[in-house]
Amino acid sequence: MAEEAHGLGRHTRQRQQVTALLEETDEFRSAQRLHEMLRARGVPVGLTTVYRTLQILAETGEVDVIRLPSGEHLYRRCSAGRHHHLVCRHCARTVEIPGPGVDQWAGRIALQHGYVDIAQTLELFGTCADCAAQSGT
Amino acid sequence: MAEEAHGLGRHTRQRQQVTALLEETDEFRSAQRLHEMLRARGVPVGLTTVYRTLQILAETGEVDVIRLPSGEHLYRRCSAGRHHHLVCRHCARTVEIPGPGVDQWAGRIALQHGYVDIAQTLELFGTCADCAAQSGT
DNA sequence: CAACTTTCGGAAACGGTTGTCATTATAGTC
DNA sequence: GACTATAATGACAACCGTTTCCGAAAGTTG
Ligand SMILES: [Zn+2]
Ligand SMILES: [Zn+2]
Ligand SMILES: [Zn+2]
Ligand SMILES: [Zn+2]
Repeated sequence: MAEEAHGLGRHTRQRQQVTALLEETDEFRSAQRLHEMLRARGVPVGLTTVYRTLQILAETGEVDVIRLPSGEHLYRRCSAGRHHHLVCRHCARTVEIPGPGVDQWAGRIALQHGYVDIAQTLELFGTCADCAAQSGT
Repeated sequence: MAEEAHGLGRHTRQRQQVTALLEETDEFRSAQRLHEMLRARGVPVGLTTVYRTLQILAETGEVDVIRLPSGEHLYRRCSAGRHHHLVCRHCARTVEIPGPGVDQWAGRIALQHGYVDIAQTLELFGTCADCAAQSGT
């Protein structure tokens, strides 16, 4: 008996630490940064393990992933519903944007052109009020 | 006198060949594939040059770029207006989707949350009718 | 505790892209 | 048609986030 109900297999110290860290803030963060943060607080965890854990969490839908223009992946523990992200390109502060309408729009467009099995990627990048104020003066 | 009015600087054989190849079809293609195609038809051009040329064309807006989930970039000569892309994930066949409404929607959302200087990425990936028929039987 | 299985993690591999820099081509000017 | 300043080329190496390898370590079961 015991465990499961969280997508991950065995209940290891490392995975606990990664998921715990993800719960702490609502910024999108990279695997490498999460790794650094864990090491900085004395948690001995390998980078490979962080990558693997995030991969599993992403597959099971427990975290959301976005890709920066540079190609690196950022991870975040989000709320349950379908949504898009409005992300500050400087500090990664994120606002969830409920966007069911976009899904419907995409499905309709795809059907019109005979495409099936549609997946859409919609992310909004901008500069948040704080970051804009900083660079402003 | 002469040249210019096409974003590129000097008028070299290689750049002519790359732009000419881009005019030929309306699929999105990777830098490496474009390079292979040029070599295959006997045009001696280096991969680095293809990358650089595409970079310039992308910056000046003469070609559109999308990024596959794998991270590789695909390039295409598109029509002028603002649009999104409906791309077949198997054969890269592409339909342009005029979508001014999405811009406005994004701008409105961003403003609501105090974000400025917004950039949005919206692409639709699906399976086109032909590819669906093939895999279907 | 012993036996078995999963996970860990350092190091090496990967893959698309970008940087380096000596060589070559281009486009104005004589 | 030279001549020359300068931009472009391209083989090769470096980059960088990510993935794969595989022996060691830790979790789980009975
Ligand atoms: Zn989210
Ligand atoms: Zn910010
Ligand atoms: Zn386009
Ligand atoms: Zn197709």
